[in-house]
Amino acid sequence: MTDHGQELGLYAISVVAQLVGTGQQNIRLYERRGLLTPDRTAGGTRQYSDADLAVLRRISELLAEGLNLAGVAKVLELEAVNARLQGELALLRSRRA
DNA sequence: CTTCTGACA
DNA sequence: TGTCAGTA
Repeated sequence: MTDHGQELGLYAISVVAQLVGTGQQNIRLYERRGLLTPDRTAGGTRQYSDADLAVLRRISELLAEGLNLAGVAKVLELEAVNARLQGELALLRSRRA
């Protein structure tokens, strides 16, 4: 079996831009606005994980729904805490069982 | 690959 | 305001 679930692939900004269907400049703008924080190489090149790729796809959806970047940032922030809380709740349930 | 700048709707 | 093109 090869990799399942969280893949550990790293992509350059040119490939993620093509996968998501947007320009490289936009992705850099998203990062500047705090929507993303991809890893950087020692040389300063951005390396996008599959999690980052999923976030970028989410950003595209939200933008298409009419949100601006500030709204997208809020949604992503709330979704992040929601995911953390759900994980915490699941852990509490398993311990009580 | 990076940054910055300007034009467009 | 977000996107896109060109530049250094």
